[in-house]
Amino acid sequence: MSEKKEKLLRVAERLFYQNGFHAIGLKRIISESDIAIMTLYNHFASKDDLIVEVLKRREQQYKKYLRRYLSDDKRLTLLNLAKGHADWLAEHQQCGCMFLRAKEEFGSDPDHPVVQLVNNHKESMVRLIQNMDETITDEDALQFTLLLEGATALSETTDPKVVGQQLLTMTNRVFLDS
Amino acid sequence: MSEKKEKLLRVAERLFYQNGFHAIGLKRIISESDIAIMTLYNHFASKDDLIVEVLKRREQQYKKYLRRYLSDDKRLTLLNLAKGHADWLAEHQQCGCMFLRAKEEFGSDPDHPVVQLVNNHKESMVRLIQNMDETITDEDALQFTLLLEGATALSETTDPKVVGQQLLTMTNRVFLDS
DNA sequence: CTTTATATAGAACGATCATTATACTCTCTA
DNA sequence: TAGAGAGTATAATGATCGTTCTATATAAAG
Repeated sequence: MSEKKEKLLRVAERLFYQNGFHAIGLKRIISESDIAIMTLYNHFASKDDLIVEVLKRREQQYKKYLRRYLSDDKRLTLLNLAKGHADWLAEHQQCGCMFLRAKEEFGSDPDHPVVQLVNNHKESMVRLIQNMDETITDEDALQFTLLLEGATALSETTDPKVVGQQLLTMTNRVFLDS
Repeated sequence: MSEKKEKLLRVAERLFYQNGFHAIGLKRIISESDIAIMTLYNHFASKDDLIVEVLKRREQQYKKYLRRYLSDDKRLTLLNLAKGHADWLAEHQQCGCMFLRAKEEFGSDPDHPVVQLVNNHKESMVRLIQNMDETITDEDALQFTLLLEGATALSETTDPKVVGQQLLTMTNRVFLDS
């Protein structure tokens, strides 16, 4: 991976996340990257392609981040996953779920690569939760996903550390209480 | 309120919600409204002003919708509020929370009227929950808000009726169990 | 009958958008 | 030393953006 390409992906991720995909033009991205426009088009076929690669990259980072929190006990696993998500929210900015935002901005076209990528990512997250433990029901996975999404959204208007604490409390209450 | 102005607000709300605020141009709005561009500018000072009025309108509609579900018992109240939110999700499209989306698209400028409107709306929702009953703690309100936001977000990738059912289940589990 | 308000169509504004073409400068390598 | 590969700068493309101007039409109210 070229050094320039990686810098483009890094800058684009930040700008897209903080401002939205339609709101940010390529000019702003290359300007803040100190990289020529032709270099961008040498690495990416189009703006849409850049967006897709930014999202692929973010998906990898998020899942890699979560994997560090997993253990093999169901209770600890769900709780650790919640802890991982809470820490992720606190570490990164608080502008919501980048994947849902991408789907929202391109959702009018269900065939758009961005939308398909987001759908696949969200499905894979539910599978990840289900596959952690055979005692986790479909209902469990759905409810836990609701908690994660809720924490992400709430972090847009409330201190992520506080939200993260509530996420852990609720995970305990919903899944681990007698 | 002029008939034309109302139609503009209705069409703009739908288009903005389904596509995003930056993705939709005024041309598309006036085209689908069958209303001249100068008529739009006769009723709204700018695109931003139109967006603000669309959000004000939606806030009124949402709160009016919720108010029909409220009762005076704490248990029933929180549960009814959840029921109201679930029905709202099922009735309207599934493109997330329009207010958070607006904040996300204009969030780079904290002084932007859209951002302030959204912040005020979200604060007012927490207050609405707290003021329903003096036994509702700040923590309760935060956790319940997390459930509402989670249900809204999850409805972007999962059938809102199923999500609404889970929202009710979790509201019971978190707030009403022994 | 005249005024006033409201809506219309259509062109024009300057700015910005994503994308492409052209031409130049490096640096490594064969 | 010749050539390839990668990056740069700049301009141009055609489209669309929000906004404004002009001029006209309609209809109610004085």
